[in-house]
Amino acid sequence: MNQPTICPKFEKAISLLSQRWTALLIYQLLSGSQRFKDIQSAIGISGKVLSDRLKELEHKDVVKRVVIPETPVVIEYSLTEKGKSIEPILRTIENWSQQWVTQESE
Amino acid sequence: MNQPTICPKFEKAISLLSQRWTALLIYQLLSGSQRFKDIQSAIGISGKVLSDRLKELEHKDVVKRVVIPETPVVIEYSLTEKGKSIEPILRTIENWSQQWVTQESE
DNA sequence: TAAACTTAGTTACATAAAGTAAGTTATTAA
DNA sequence: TTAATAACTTACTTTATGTAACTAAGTTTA
Repeated sequence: MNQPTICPKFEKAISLLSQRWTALLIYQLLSGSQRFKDIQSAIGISGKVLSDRLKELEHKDVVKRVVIPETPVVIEYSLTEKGKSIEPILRTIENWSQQWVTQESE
Repeated sequence: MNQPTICPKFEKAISLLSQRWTALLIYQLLSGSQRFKDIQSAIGISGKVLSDRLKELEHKDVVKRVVIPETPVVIEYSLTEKGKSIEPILRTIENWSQQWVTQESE
């Protein structure tokens, strides 16, 4: 009884970042704007789920979709300010992984 | 072509932390060792998935399970050193959530 | 000019993960 | 004796993800 309840903002952040592929996708976009196919082959996500995630993240103002009207049209995905603000989280995970993740650890 | 491949240690860390419930469960255990039912009611996870997660995290040396031979027997779950080392990641997420997560943002 | 290829997706179907609710075993309380 | 609690497990349903084929628009190749 009287468990201190988990902060709803924190829970939202966790539910965003712990959705499969989301963190890896944001990490991938840290290196600059990229096209659908490039993201797909870089992180090994299926087209279907990538399409879903990009829509969700666009909706949440983490990713922006830019249509470049060349012929043929090019679509570039990049991080918004909010998206870029996630970098420190991913760097902290990166550091942790170097210290604590071993090859054999499943 | 020639995409710099994502570091496998980082990918492992991400796949650990972005499994549903895992980050929240570790966060919950930051406040000290707790029993099955307490964790369950604190974070709202089903018994089935909590049971799975605890086993996985025990196997990965993130959580330890201690049987206290009182009558009735009490089982306490707590973080190992490796588990505790995840705290900075969760604090970074906590900070980020305070700055960037709004009520209306789905 | 037709056939094949590329990008940025979508659709239909299959499998895996998670949720729900009831059941289990052991113990203790009324 | 009946009921209750803790820590799970099992069976079943729903949701998420993966696979692979398909599409539309334009482009390169033969």
